[in-house]
Amino acid sequence: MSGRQGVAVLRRSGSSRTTIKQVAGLSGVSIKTVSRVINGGEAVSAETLRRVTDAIGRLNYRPNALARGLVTRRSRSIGLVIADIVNPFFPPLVRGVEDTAAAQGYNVILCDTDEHAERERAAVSLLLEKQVDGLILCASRLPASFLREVADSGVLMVLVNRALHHARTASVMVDAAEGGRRATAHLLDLGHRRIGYLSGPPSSSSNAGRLRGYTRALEARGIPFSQELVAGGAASIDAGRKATEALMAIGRRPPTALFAFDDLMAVGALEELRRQGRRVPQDVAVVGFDDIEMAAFVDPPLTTVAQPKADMGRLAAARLLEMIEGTPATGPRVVTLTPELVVRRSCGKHKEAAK
Amino acid sequence: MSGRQGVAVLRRSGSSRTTIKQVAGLSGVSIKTVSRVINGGEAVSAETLRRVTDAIGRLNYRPNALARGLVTRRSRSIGLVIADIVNPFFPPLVRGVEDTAAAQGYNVILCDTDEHAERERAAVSLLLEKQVDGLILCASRLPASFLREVADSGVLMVLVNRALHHARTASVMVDAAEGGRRATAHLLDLGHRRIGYLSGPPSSSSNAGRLRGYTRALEARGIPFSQELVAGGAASIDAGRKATEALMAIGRRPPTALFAFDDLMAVGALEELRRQGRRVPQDVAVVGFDDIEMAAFVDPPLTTVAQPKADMGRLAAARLLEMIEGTPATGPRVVTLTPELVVRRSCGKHKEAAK
DNA sequence: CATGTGGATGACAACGTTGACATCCAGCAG
DNA sequence: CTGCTGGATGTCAACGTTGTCATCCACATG
Repeated sequence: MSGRQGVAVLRRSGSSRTTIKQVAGLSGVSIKTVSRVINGGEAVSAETLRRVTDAIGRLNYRPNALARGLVTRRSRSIGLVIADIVNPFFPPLVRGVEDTAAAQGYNVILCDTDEHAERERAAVSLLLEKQVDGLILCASRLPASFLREVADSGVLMVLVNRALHHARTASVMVDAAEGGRRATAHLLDLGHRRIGYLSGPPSSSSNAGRLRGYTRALEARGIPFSQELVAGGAASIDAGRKATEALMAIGRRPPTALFAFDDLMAVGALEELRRQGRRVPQDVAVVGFDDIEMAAFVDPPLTTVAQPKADMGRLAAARLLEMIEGTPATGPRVVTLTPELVVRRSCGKHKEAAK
Repeated sequence: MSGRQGVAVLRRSGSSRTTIKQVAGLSGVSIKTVSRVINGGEAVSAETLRRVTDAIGRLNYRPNALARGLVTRRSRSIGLVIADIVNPFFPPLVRGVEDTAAAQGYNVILCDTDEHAERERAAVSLLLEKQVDGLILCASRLPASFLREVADSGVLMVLVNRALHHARTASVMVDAAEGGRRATAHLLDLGHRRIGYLSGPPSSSSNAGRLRGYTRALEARGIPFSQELVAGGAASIDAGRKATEALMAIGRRPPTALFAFDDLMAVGALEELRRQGRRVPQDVAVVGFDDIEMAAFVDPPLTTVAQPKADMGRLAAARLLEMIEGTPATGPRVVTLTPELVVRRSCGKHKEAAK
């Protein structure tokens, strides 16, 4: 009676995990031989293999990755740092990373930062303590000096939508400026001349790029950039709503078209315009960025600049794994993808141009 | 020249990570004292504290979590297994888990299964090898016998939307049947009598529950369940489209309302109905399930049964951490939340009822 | 003055695995 | 028969921490 209780207590949580030693005992070989069986590659006699495999099954043994990692100095985990998994831009990217990693036996440790540099720094620290074999940082907010320091200390990194010149760092980028240019040029082609920009987080280099493309497209047609037509500050539906409200309140000549930092903001714009009784695209045209799944289903379906999100994730992971495994690189250290404009129904000819 | 190269080669990837021993050397104390400083709690003289802290900073030392985990038998990581991060149901849940875990210094290792039991089993195995302190399994497809075996071996688990009677396992559930009942009753109240069900993955217990609620609501009004009005088989927009096509093709009397397993399928239904030139809600009413973000923005905005996704994630993580840390449980081992019907515009009075 | 007492520190053995190296034996060439 | 080769196995020391148990010292107590 009390004996049974004793066992129950002993086993509380961790229970006595079975170790390689027990497997060795049961199969009558040394732990090294068990290790050989587990890892394969080294020669083991058929009979021994059978006995060990059998014992492993019987004991339901699982190698301890911590111990293994300690001696091999490899954890077979990678760290993935993103702003916010709830932002629909990220899930396909995460999925791309996960699939690629899992296919090679790696795990992904995920961290959200909410766009805060401080949380990002903490995440990187924690991940390094966990001895991840490499890091994928999306739209990092961290100063280049910090990133360089991390890379200098021997950490392998792939940056998404950010560049850093360093031997141990690669990048997967989408040409934000070109995307911004295309979106804006499309609106200009439709006759719009007063085009507002719904700005994302100011700390974001993607935001800077998209804004640059917007400005360039404007200037290429001889239209000067006007700060008055820029509002916003965060990548969310609500921020889009508010920024739209601000821009449409410009007394004399409110914009006839809006280019949003991302689709969430564009959806916010759609909402706000509807609330104001303005029709899209007849009264105001809207273009987004990212092509999140929702973009095709809102009312009206959103014209937007598509980023190949899953591909970006896959590419980033593949490159990182190459670096980790020491496979000779199969491509340049910085891959830049060009985003495509997806035309749906949220843009139309501007009334004045139609004359 | 060649010397420099030599160093570069030596440092290749892992570089010489700094260890507690080096910190001890630089600060002139034993490694144990450094350990005390790192972990706090034990008394250390002010002077020693200063010197050690200083050395840690100078060497940019980071404790090795693998080594620590090996001796403490705790990894401060938890495993989170979900079907597919791209399904918008999951991100808020993941976020809830992540936030709660991060707040207590835990990391989350994420695995997608694509609803395949086999991939789920592999994920659980891998996570256990990584010595996670606990597991959160969402809508597990694994046989109860397997789960029980895992739990028996000492693993702490929290199941989301699945029950398992076991001392080391807790559950966070949403009452799927009640949700299905409410959705269906709402349609019945509006006068609909031919209500189709767009079925999700057959292996899903949530699907079974929602279907049960649908059947019950029907029968409570004396309407017999008809297999003919059920179609589908996967939780995706495309599956929703196809299932809708199938149901609307029922020659004599196609349904006047559709209740979808989830919002993705409902969105597919909206698409298909639009394609067929049927108006929603005038010709066909549609109700979804989950209340994903997109639901409020599609055309027309979707009436749906809301699951408190982030709360579910937070609850699950909080419960798991309690179990890990051995804090006396603050609530029942099975929490069941009741989903709420969110009425938007995709349902309307049925024409015949309006007479 | 002898004796606790408790704060600050260190030595050393784990933790579970793999890598380097040693050993053993059978078979085969000379 | 000798000596080699190489396949199959084992021994032992890492890996970087923390826990257990000393040790040492200063200071208060009786």
